[in-house]
Amino acid sequence: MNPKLRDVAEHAGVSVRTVSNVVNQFRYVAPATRERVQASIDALGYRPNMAARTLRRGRTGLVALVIPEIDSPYYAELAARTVRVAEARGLTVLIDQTGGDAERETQLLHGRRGQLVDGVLFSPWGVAPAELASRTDTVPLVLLGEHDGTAGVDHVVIDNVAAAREATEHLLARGRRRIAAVGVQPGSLNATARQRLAGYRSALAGAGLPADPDLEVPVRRLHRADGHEAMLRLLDSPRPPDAVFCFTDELALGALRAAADRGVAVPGSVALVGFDDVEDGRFSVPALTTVSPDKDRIAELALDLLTSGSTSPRSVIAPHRLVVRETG
Amino acid sequence: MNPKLRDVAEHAGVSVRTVSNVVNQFRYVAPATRERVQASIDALGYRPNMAARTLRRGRTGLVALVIPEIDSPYYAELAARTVRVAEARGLTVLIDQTGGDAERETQLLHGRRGQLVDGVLFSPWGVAPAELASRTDTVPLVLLGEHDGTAGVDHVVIDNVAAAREATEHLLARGRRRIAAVGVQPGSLNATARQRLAGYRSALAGAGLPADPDLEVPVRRLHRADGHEAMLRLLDSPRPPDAVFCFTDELALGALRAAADRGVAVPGSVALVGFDDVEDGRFSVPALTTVSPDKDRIAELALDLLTSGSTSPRSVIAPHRLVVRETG
DNA sequence: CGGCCAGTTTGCAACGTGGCATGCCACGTT
DNA sequence: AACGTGGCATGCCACGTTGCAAACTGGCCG
Repeated sequence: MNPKLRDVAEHAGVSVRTVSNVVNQFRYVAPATRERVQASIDALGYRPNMAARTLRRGRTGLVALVIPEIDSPYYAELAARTVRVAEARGLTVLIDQTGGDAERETQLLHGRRGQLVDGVLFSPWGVAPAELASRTDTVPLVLLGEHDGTAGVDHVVIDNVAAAREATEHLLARGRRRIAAVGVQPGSLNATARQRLAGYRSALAGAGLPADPDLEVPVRRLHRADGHEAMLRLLDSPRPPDAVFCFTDELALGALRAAADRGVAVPGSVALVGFDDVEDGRFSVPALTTVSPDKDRIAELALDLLTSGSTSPRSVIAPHRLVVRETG
Repeated sequence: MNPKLRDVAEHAGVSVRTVSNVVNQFRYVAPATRERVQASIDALGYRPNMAARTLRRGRTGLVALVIPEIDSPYYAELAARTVRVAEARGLTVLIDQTGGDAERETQLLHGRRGQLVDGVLFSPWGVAPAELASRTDTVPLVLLGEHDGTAGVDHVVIDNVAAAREATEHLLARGRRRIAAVGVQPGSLNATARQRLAGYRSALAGAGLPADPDLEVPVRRLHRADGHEAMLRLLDSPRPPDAVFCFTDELALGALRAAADRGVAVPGSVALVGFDDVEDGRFSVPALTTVSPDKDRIAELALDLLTSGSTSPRSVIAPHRLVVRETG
């Protein structure tokens, strides 16, 4: 059995309470006492029992990060930053993968975690806004990336509509006229995809171009394989596009590979813009032009909201910028 | 305040203990009672308090995954699988990033987590074997990937020496004679890099080729940027190699980009083999030839070891295979 | 010389849960 | 009718910690 406060107290010849005071850096402990207790702590190898501490204090120091999948580079990069920021604030991050499954998302939203965590950072995929509204769990929640039907929940977002519009306008400015959008999520409640589609359409409309349904390509998931498949379809179609705006870098990297498979020059014949600015895109050949959300800021803002303890739901917008590299 | 057993008990008109019995699926509860209690649970939205449960049971259901960084694709993919396997066994994974810092590794090794976790999956970077041996913490530990100086700790590994030899032999079989190794970690205690170097050398020796120090390229970290830099140096050297074996796919992807920067054809002028088989390498142009460790198996074996509760330290070897794609 | 205060140490109680042992009831058996 | 048995429900306690408030110490001021 691990040593507990009582063991240390006996060893040092003081009360349990005094040992606790030493462990918790309480101000009024005589230096001599502190030293003696510390020696006993080291000698016995005492470590505070988190369960007991949590039970007493009412806080666990744990934060759940709920994301579709940790091995998607955008989420991996976001998770890395979240873990770092959280640690700086004395919090530990616990990962929940939903696989983009709405059912699982709903479960986690309604506190399947019991009192295990002090807060939840939730990056929703397809959960219904109604589910958010009907939440009875009292654990603080911050949404990452959802914005439609803000049902009284804290949000950290980037301006997806503006970002998508900028990306599309960039392609228009380079003289592209037949611009496809890859990443549409039909029948899904995914708000992010909807917003990026809206931004894309808005840019086209601004340039006086009609929306062409054939150029709005749906995909099942947002992975490289989906982008690959979608791009092949586009390139093999009767009237292939001269540019493609992908809703994620992963899609774009798959599309890039598809262009290579078909011997289509990028950006010569087809320009390509992604979204997320993941590390892979900086080293691809050619390097990916992409929308870069400020992930550090997102992680910071999210934890700010989570720990601020305010009741009024707030919506915070993190900055983004277009990073022009080689694909378009 | 969240409802507790007592609140549910009052609401249902039974004892606290009976509610507990319902929650824990105890056998002898009359169907009618069970139903009534369940109704109260639902009505009040009761969730068991993990801290109290943990304190009482002595187990937390948490497992720490200690890795250098979650946003490195290999670790991201490993983490994704670990989280999935753990969940299937009723465990939750908590991520600790060491950044490859030996000091942080040592801390975590010596139980900085208190009694927070039931076990630790540890993917060491540069921690000294002596630190492993001097561990006093009683929390079960499984090492992922370390093998030198096995100081009485459970291991899950792949045969790095054999894998590296196979990769190098593959290049030799394709007629390459001047093969560089990128990823050497001088002055680091990193065992993995040492083993891959050993396998590389062994293959060269087997082909009767001398080891050329100029071809064993050290890098600071194992990221794309490091591979990029190392490859540029190799290509700009007086006698560039005709093949490069990178110790990770990330290094290889950086090297691939460097070859493109210098207009060097891959695999025409320089062949390239990576290690890890991460998703990115399947879609790169050209697609990466690589050593593929069975990550699913690694995650399963690691959790098997962790939960088996045996005392005798065991070493388990997960399978790997060479996946030949386009770069070599 | 008494009282007060800052500094220091301590005992008690409670956080919410599950193990244990026991009580209780109805029914069937001897 | 007494007894045993299986099904069901319950009370008490401890898990290891910290908040609270009280208690003790010595020094210094009035």
